[in-house]
Amino acid sequence: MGTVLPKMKDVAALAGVSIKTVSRVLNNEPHVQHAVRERVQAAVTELGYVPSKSARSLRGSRSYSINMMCHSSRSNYVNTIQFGAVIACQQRGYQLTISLIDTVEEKSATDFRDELKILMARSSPDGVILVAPFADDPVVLQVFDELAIPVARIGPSLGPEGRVRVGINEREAAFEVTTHLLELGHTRIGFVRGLENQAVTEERFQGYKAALLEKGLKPDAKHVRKGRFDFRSGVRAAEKLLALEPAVTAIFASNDDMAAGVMMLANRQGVKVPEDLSIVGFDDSEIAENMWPTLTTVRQPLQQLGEVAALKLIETLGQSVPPVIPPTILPHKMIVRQSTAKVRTPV
Amino acid sequence: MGTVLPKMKDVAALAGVSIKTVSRVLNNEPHVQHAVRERVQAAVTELGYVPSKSARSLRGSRSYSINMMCHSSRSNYVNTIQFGAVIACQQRGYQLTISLIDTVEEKSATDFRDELKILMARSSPDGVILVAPFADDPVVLQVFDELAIPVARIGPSLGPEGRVRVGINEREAAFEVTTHLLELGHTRIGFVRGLENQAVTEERFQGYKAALLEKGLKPDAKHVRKGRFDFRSGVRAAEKLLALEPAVTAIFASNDDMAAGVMMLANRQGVKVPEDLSIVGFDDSEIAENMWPTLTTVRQPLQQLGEVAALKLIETLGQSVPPVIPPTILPHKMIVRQSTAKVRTPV
DNA sequence: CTGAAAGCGCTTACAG
DNA sequence: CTGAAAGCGCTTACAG
Repeated sequence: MGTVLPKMKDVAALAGVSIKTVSRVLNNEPHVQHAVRERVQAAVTELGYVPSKSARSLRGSRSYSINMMCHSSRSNYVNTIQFGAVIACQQRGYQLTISLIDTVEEKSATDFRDELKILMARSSPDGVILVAPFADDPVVLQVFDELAIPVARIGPSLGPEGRVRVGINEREAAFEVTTHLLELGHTRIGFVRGLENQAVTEERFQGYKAALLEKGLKPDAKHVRKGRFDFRSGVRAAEKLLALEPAVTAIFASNDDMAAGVMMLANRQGVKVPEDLSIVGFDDSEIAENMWPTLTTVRQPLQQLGEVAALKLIETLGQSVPPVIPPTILPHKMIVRQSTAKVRTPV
Repeated sequence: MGTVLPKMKDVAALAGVSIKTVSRVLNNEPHVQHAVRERVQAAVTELGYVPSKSARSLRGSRSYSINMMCHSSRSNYVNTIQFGAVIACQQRGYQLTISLIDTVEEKSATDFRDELKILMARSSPDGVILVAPFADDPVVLQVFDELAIPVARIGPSLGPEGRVRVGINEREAAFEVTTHLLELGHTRIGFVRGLENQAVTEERFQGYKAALLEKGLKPDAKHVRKGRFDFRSGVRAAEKLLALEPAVTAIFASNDDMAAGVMMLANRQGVKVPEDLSIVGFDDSEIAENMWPTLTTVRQPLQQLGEVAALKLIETLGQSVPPVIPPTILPHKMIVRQSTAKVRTPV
């Protein structure tokens, strides 16, 4: 296996101390003379010593790895968060591992629990990052409680405290973007919901409703369609909303993928965007700029969400008693592009 | 930390054998009586025993983890391959870890080598999966040679043998899709190249050229534009190609993201697709169906590429002397959708 | 502030 | 075909 890697013993020999002292320096423990500490660090650098992960995790209790649970329906959303998580893990000397699992709904709850437990026993991560569709899942959360593995949840608006939680103010963001449409004179604003098992779906809807109500408009059930956060469901929702009499003049799709579907259908039916129809999305994923016209949307700091979740999670690992952590709310931002304009014929 | 996990000792006790025998059964080693083997397996199942990864990798030489090196410019291409790799790893009891690194070009070669080595020393994977832009990189390959870490390369058409290599026949695929355009009567076919540091860029171009030559057409340098495999460069290339006199009647963008850019520009300039302009892409990524009109393209079995790369890589790990492995060529498939049609005014 | 001993849970030689 | 002993490279108590 190439050259033999240096071990703690070698560092200790070079620095003229015991391996225990080397260990102390490496783990930033106190009770080491400043001069000794420096000598050890110099030896580490000189030898290019990197501690063995397996030895560390066998004897100690930590594995220095963070797992991110992913569902097979991968999206730009999850991938960007993962990207942020890798950055943070790498920076902190942790390793990000990926595991793949179906949702509870796709199999029996017992099978799901067993599968999840085996997966975690095998990888024994120090912590787990949970995103949709797992961040809200009570079965998932319960399993991690039983395994005593700390989790960081990204995005969910509901659920118990005492775990790391990172997200944006979904409701307010939806409120803002709806208000943007209202201020452009739109009154018949369609709304496309997301997956019903995710809390953000209701949160964003509440923001939409609140904005209408504040302007004295009554939310109309006909204007609200179900969706599944994917392109196709955006297309289908738009079909219905544009067929209404009178049709909507704006559509707020609760993510960008669905908004892209709405735009595609509008293009196909010859409905001009933004002249005849304004469209807004949510997430500011890559696709938002890669459609024509470009999409007005809400920027979620996805990469940062991943980073902060990983960092906060790693932070809590050191503490013996996990503190009750208030959720971290990161700033969102409305990005106005070409897909929204003043309503042509106010009613 | 919750309940105490069962150890090999416990399994041995329950099965009435020594731990060595349990180890033999777990590692599928020979020299165990059938009945004993079954007894051990039953005990494993009953206790829900999962071997400790850290103990295994400390004593043995394997870490049971595969690393996938990613660049910060993440794409659907890489994400889909990663998805396949996770599936295969999980199935084989391996763990997929992700690491993030810039390319050699973005820093000094020395820094790059050091960074890569530290990264690998920390995670000590049993093998590494390399995709663009690393699969072709000589510095990367050399580092892994020095570290004696086996690699599996996805996509590259060049480079030394003796490593796992998985891909499609890029040249032939490009040939087919160009021929499709030729058979529709197109003679002025634009081509958008990809990143110049990736071998596929030249491979696909060669396929394009060969198809033209076979029909007795001379490739025209004006019809070939540089690109960077992203949406924007597709837009820019299309601007040039459509401004030609006479303009091209078809454009072959060497991936789907660039084809999407081409289509966006055509839409914006009122150039009708496919009536006035046929467009083909490459990859059959998600976006190919999520544009309008839908995109004719070449399906790369991305998920399968990831799966096969991981499986082959894991396979070679058992062998003491890594055999010379012929590259695995997976079948591609041309997917004809709405973006291609007969040329309107043959010249 | 520093160190010698024990041991984490496995696998690797080595016996029988 | 099966097992008792040694040891992978660290960290955890425990001494001094």
